[in-house]
Amino acid sequence: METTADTKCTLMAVTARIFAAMGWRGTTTRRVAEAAGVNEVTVFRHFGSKEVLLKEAIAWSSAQDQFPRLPAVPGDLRAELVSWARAMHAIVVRKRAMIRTCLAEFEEHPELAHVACDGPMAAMQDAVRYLTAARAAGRLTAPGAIEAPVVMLMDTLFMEGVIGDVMPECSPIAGDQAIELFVDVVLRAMGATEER
Amino acid sequence: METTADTKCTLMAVTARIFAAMGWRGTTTRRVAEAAGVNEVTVFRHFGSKEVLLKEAIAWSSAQDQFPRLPAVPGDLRAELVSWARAMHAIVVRKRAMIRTCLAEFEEHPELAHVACDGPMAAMQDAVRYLTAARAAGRLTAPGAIEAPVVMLMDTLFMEGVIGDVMPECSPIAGDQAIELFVDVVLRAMGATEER
DNA sequence: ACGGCTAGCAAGCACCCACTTGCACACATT
DNA sequence: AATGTGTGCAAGTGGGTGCTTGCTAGCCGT
Repeated sequence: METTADTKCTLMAVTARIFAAMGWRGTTTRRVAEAAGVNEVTVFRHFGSKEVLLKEAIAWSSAQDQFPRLPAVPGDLRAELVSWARAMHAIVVRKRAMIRTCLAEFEEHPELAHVACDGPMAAMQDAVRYLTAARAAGRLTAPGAIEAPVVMLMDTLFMEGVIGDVMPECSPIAGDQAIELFVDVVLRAMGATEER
Repeated sequence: METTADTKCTLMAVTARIFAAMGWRGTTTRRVAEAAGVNEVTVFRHFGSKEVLLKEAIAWSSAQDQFPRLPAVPGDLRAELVSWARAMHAIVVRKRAMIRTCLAEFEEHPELAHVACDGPMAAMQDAVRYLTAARAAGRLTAPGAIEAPVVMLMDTLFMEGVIGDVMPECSPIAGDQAIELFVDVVLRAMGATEER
């Protein structure tokens, strides 16, 4: 017989996918079982209840993706930030349905907040650390909080990734070069000494 | 007997509120009827089906809020943009639950997209128009697309407004001055000639 | 060969869902 | 007085939902 890890893993993957598309209420144990090709009873034998199944599935899904890291010592600011932002944006795009659904479910299941928030938060602090180092090295001349432009970049990457498919006409900027433009805005706002 | 307009209006308001909090599946005709203090049958007599009820309620709700406009001729750039951004942010905050829910429901009900997208889009084009005029007047010196910083500002106002309550620790910037900081980032990136 | 583990299947329980039907009551207009 | 309109109430239909129970069958290590 197949190992139990396989079944449990399949169930979590299927559950995460259905949850992303249909939300908490739409993720019925019958649908999960059918999509996973197992009996509905098996779902309850593994997880005990729908609530446990969903929470484990969401946590498992958010543990899958790993966020990009910026170099310890800033090199080519623009190139490194663009690459970082591209990776960030790619993650958001890949998980847009999950992000949208989690945002909506926070209202009824606020305990989901921290699982989905830890990764992006760490990434943002990484960017703050990176840019602080760059400014300490005299390569960013603008004064003021370094958090503001970082928050703006993160929010933009999230928003554009999340709404990209559902209302593509909402962004007047063509997709591929948009991220470079956003990074340029940030760098110019922070007084980058190297002009592109 | 009370006029029919009253009942229908109450039903739409109640439905919009419940939908924002519980989503499409969570908005049951029983719950709506109970919250509105009417019989469930009355709901069907007014709207015919749950689908019609929800679509009319959402459209009615999104027709309620009116978005800010920037002056036809740019005056004090920073003051006008801050005031505009504050008003924008206030709308998003007031309707955060509805926005989150709509974002999630787009997956299953894509026809909701344009009702919730028209307002913000018009506001963004207004901002582009305003800043283009300011640049034509020689008050913004940076070259490049004017859309990028506007998109970033819009995305930031949306994101911060939408996630503000659910993960307040996510924004490292204190609430009230954050918007001014964001506007300053935009202005500096665009090469505003007036320093604050 | 045997016990434990994992799974399938069939059936059922109590509840919620959207939606319908039939009847009665109060009011407003005519 | 008659009519129409908006509403309430009681009941019911067919289906979905979370979850349980009892029973069977295959695979595993011992």
